[in-house]
Amino acid sequence: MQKQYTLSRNQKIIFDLIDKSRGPMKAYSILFNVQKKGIKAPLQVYRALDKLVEIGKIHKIESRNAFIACQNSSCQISKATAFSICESCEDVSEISNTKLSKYLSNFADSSGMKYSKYNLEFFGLCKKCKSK
Amino acid sequence: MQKQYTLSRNQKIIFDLIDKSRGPMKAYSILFNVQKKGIKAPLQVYRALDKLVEIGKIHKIESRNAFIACQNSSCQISKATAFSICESCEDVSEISNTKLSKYLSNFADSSGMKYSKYNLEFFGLCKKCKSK
DNA sequence: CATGTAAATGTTATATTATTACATAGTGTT
DNA sequence: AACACTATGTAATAATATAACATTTACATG
Ligand SMILES: [Zn+2]
Ligand SMILES: [Zn+2]
Ligand SMILES: [Zn+2]
Ligand SMILES: [Zn+2]
Repeated sequence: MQKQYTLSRNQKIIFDLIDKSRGPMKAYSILFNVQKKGIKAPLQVYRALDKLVEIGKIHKIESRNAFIACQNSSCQISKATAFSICESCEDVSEISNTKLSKYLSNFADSSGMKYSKYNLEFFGLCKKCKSK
Repeated sequence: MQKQYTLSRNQKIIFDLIDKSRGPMKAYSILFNVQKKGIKAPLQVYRALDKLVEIGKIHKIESRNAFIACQNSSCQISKATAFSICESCEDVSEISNTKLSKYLSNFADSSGMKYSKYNLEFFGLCKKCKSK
């Protein structure tokens, strides 16, 4: 479960936009979409994005430089994220799989490194694109 | 095992630089370092990087926009990559763990999506930084 | 060896993504 | 009120990546 947190004005505007969007959104596309609400500069967008990522309301899809609303309240504050990405239509969804997240959260190798966080991105073709 | 491939001049210059480097390198740092060898424009670097990634000689660390030489000949042509990243010293190493790669390569969820590729990045503190 | 073709290179300009620096304003606590 | 903390506004700039176009090289095949 996510800790409750009151979003500020800009954070709310930007979260609502991402949350309503059908796919991941890029920062400058977000900027374009919120200019009518008074958010005029990239930094205003990036600051809100940083905070939203920090509190786990959104995630960054690193391979796409894009942001998506968290679809999975159990991914503890952005510390354990997994996504499936269609390389054809660029559809992205968050994977919610207890076995996978347990496996990765408990993963340890010989390096002696303690992992506190991971991000996994799977690529392939979604059902739709596969059947084309 | 990687298929043999003859690197072109620019590809070789850039691969050698990355391979000798102690950590991941960023594109413009690469550019700066190879200017004395006649590679003058970003595009020349990015083209070589694209090809090197494609043939599996290097990998991109997506969360860092940086490139590292493959340390693991068995990661089939960049289709299955895993890294550990120290959030303090930014040290990166490629994880070579058969169980992990099998687990992920065979991963399937209910979405009906067939995954042909994945990239996993673990974050934490390395041994050195942990003991500071 | 001539010809075709795919891959690589060179060059300029430009697009996209992200941060620095500094000033101001709101929010909640003591 | 005084303080600390978070958020906002604004301008400038840094860092990352691609588009477009001309030319050259590598190399297979007739
Ligand atoms: Zn999530
Ligand atoms: Zn698709
Ligand atoms: Zn590798
Ligand atoms: Zn470290």
